[in-house]
Amino acid sequence: MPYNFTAIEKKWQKYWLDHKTFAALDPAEAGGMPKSYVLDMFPYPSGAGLHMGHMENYTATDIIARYQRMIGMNVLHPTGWDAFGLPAEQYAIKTNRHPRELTETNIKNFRRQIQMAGMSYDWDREVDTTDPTYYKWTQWIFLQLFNSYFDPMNQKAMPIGHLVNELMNENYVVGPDGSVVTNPTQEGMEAITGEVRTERLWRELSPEEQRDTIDGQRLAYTDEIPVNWCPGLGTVLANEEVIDGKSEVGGFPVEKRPLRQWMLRITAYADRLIADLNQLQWPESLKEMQRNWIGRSVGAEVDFEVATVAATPASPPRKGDAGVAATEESEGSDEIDPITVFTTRPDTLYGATYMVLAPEHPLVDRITPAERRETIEAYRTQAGSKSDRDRMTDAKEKTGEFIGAYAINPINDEKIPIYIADYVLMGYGTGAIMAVPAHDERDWEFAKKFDIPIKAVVAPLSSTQSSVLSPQSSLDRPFTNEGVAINSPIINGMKTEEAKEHITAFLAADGVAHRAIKYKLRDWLFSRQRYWGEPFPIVLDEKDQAYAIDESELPLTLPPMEDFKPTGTAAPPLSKAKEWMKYESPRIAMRGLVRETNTMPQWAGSCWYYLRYCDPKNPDRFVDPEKEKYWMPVDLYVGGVEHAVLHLLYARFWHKVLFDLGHVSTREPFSRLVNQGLILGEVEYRGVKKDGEWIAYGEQVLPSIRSAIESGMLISAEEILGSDGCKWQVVSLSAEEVTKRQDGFVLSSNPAIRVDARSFKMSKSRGNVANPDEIIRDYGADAARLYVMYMGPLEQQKPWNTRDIVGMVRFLNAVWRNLVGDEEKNRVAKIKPIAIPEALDRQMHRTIKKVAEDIAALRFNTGIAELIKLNNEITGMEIIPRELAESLTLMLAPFAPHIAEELWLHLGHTKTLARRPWPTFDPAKLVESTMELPVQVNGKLRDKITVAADAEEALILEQAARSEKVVPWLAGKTVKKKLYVPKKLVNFVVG
RNA sequence: GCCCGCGUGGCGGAAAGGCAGACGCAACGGACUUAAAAUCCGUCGGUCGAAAGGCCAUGUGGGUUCGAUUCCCACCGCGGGCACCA
Repeated sequence: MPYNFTAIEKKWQKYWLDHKTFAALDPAEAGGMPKSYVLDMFPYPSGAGLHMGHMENYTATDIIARYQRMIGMNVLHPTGWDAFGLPAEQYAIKTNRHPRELTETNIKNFRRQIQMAGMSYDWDREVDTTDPTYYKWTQWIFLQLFNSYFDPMNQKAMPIGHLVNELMNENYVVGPDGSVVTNPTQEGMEAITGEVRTERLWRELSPEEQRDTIDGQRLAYTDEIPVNWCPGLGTVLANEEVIDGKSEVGGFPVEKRPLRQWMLRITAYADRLIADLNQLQWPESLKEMQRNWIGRSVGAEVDFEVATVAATPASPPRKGDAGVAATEESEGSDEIDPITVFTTRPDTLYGATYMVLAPEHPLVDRITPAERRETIEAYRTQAGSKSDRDRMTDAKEKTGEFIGAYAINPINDEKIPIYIADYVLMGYGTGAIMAVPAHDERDWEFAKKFDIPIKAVVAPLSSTQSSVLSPQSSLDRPFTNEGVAINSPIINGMKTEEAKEHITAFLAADGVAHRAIKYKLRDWLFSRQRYWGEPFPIVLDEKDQAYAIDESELPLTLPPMEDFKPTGTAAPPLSKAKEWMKYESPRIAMRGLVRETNTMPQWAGSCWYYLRYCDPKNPDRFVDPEKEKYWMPVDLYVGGVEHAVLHLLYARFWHKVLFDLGHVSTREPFSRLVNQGLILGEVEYRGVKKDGEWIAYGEQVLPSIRSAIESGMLISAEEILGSDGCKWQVVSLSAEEVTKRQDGFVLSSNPAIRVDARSFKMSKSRGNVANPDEIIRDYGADAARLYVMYMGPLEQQKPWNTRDIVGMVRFLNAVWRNLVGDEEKNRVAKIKPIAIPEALDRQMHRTIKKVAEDIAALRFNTGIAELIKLNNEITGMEIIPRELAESLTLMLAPFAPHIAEELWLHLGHTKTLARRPWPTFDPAKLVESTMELPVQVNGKLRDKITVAADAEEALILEQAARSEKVVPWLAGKTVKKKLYVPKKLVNFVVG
């Protein structure tokens, strides 16, 4: 009689909720208990409900949390809802419902599913990012960002007031581009003689300039820049949300469009975001993804003068094609600023044979001579109209145009032609490069196409002596590695590293170069033209100048709107809420102020939710400092790898700002992070039939059919008339069919016949989605939990297989039978306080040790295997020793909590086992008095011997050599070496 | 193209450089049953052999080692990330 999981699971779920069994203790109540903060990436409550990935994620952390409570730790294990965002809003529009209502429905469903799976969350700490009492503090943190700046001296965020003080005290001055730098002379800039002063003092600025300077330094600022505009979604998107030129949500095309948007100055933290990765226990691959995304490159900026000589050939120079028509340089040539390029290889400067500007580069207009204007304009228009996607697909073929002007290489005064080409991006570096075709793949391709000279200036290390390349020597491909400088007078013979430094220093002395660090990371585009997000706590004047509203005015709630649809233009839906937009406050003595109508992106709420869990109901602060200090950092954070450069980067950034401002106590939020592996759909099999007969899947199959199978395209049941006149058919098989046919024609192990077996990502369209609701209904939450953990290592990708769950069901039933007995039999009589037989006792202690180790190391699959083994051992025993029954029950509890609670009750306990001590093992009981040793001859196993655990080596070797099966292998041979690895094995090396 | 991870039975997967295949699924044989389900006992990488036992096996080929699934090199295949970032 199997146990009734439906009733038992429901009963304990109610018990846990009613008794608040998993409530985390606040620091004041915790006494000496060690704390542990175990966190999941909280779900986005989509309409589809919980999926298997959630189950895997939450079960893993749940096991840890339950285990840690059982060993006496104070565990914070919360959940909540990341409920703002595009998908709900899109769905709301489609189904003509309100996102608020839809979100509430979805949350209810998620909560039900999570509780049904027996997760041990502290439900008193549930948070919802769309709840005004929550997003009040999201807005508050935004104000912190708005009211602070990144201080160049202290390299950290500081209140904006500090900046104003430093400027007023003239410790800082304002650069020509509006940047703030330290005052080069404390005594006053008048002291610098003979220099043209470009920096200005605070008091020299007009009130407007003062204001612009301050606003330009804020960590949250507005800027009108080309942004990712997605017409399909009616909003702009962050770089991180655009994949291959399409929106991550919905897959709509994205185009560049200049718009005034809110930006967060994440780039200020680029260095710290990279450096602090080292202190984190995160998967190496994920750290690498963040490093690549931030993309730090060290190099130099070098200034190239634009050639101002009158005689300038207007046509592109070609090899062996001397300057043609000389024309006058266009107007204003004497005032053209030098063009600054960024390079990571300043050591190749002598090899620069041309220069390239991005099509959007502001200097293009100034330096293009009249007769080239038309051509250049045409190219710019064409390049500008290309979507990012086209630009990517076109990357193979280089395009560009000669501008008609030349630059002077500062190292050798050579005149090099200037091109524009779209392979140089305005958004990175300076938007201009020096092109060294001999040592860069892209420049090489371009130079080949436009027939530009290629000059080698770096030689491979090994070949320096033998073959010094001459400028004319033809390479057959670019040499992009480091090596030794050649054909470069001032650095010849130097290794790349040294050459870089030397040449940069040399040019720096003349003020034409300096060391520079560039990042791929851009500032975070933080506003969206959508309704379902946090409103900005900002008001604007008629010039779009932004003012923060006061903390006391928070939360600024979303107006309830009937029509929240995107406007189809850059005007956000909130711009239709005319009444809501009106703003008046005695604090700001201005009229005509209106509210900012953009909203924050989905990521805002998830940037700090882990802090709110520490103190979820606090009405006065986003988190109480004492509680924050107690719980932070998160000790274990588990979630999918898809957030590698989104949530995980954004949250680290916010956290660092809050740290700088003294609001949190740790530099990093998540000290240990684990990515659970994707759960794929069930394996699909495909075989091939020819004229209705199964045939070998291999060389005999039509190539078109074979490639369709191998690329995973489903063409099952589709008949194809082959060129050979035969009917070909690809047939999908279930696992059962494949198994059945093992003795028949389609046999997976038969090398002549291959049945293609693959698994794919779960998707509705493929129909391979396993639904947690159904699995729990059919097999129980305990069995479902066990199965998702037993499938394989947590971090590994693995295919779902419903068939296998029955193994876990049988295991639980067996435990039940062993400890409770069959219905008809006397139930309690099975358990008696008798001594455990020695061998079984030893196994029990080993299991206790192993299971604890496995849980701590997140090796749940092998931990469960140990429990199954122990249970198998007691299967069939008439009487079960009480101690063993209790140990097994307690060890089972983190994995299968419902049945464990019920068994615990059955064993005569009246209270939950949630905080009952975990069984301890006795090290003395782990050792055996005798041990079995494998005996090898030349590394091959030949026999096993049993010896006393403390036997001497000599005795063991002697016994091994005498063992029955080993003797023949040693007979007539010389034993060259006798090896004894203590407690491991014996190996004889014979000749 | 570059970077990272992974290749072990029919399947999911175990193995601090030391007995390859723990544990589960499937399959097969048996017990119980009128029967089925459930349960219990047993077999279960390939190959040769009646058996004892031998030989071959952790993607492929080399290397280090007394000994390699594990470490090193090269190649092949799969999965993921990045992709004109100068």
